[in-house]
Amino acid sequence: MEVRSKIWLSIDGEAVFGSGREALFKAIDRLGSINKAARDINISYKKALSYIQVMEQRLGKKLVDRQTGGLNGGGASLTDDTREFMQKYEMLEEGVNDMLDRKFIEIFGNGQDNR
Amino acid sequence: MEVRSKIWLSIDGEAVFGSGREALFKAIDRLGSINKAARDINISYKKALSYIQVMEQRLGKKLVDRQTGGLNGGGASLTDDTREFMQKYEMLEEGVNDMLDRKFIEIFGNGQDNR
DNA sequence: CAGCGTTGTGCAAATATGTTATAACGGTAT
DNA sequence: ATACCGTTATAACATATTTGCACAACGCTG
Repeated sequence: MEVRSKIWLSIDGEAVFGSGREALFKAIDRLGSINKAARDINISYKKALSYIQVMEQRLGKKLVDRQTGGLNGGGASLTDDTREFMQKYEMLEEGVNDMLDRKFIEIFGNGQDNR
Repeated sequence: MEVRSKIWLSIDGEAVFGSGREALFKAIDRLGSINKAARDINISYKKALSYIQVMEQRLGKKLVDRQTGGLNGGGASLTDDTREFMQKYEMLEEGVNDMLDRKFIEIFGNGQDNR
């Protein structure tokens, strides 16, 4: 048995950023394309686009520059706002997992007798 | 914008306990019935039962004693294993939200300029 | 100016979730 | 005895949500 956790940011109770979106943004940054990024992290293109659109609307900021047509058919890249956002999110997440793992072993023990 | 979190326990990657199940168990303990408990926390009876069944199967333990027929038509009550489990889970959860709130303000500031 | 791979959208299919109906059960009051 | 009651549990059905596929528009490239 293991402990797992998820941290996300929301506005008016609606999620705008979490580990799923972070993975998407990282993949976009690496691959330069929403399409390739979505395939890389095993979500549909539609879902990826929806993530971006909802978040941009809720934050009122452009997060992913998209270009249709052109070199390589187009592509996508992150704005500076997005990179800053991701950095802050990582700071927030940092330490929480380690703390939880320590607490888990402290409370449940690290044996396999809990299943 | 606010930070939110969720902690859960899983076995082989499949969730077996989290805040949803905890709320259900507390309601069962209070109301003595899966049916009433499910209505109380606004989930379907089917989902409530599924929570219990999956968790019992994965843990290999009886978590909720169920009686069909009899006084008041039957009912449900928690086993000692379940109470112990809930107690440990609460210990695990304790402090995490406060720590996150502090970190959030520290990183994002408490102003309203992040939306 | 045709070709390429992308963004973005519409529609059908599939999957997940929620709702309702119903049977079996066993104390209780009649 | 026996009808009644509210529960557990399952099945059948209905509704939401997600996914898959097709396709148009785009703009650089050869």
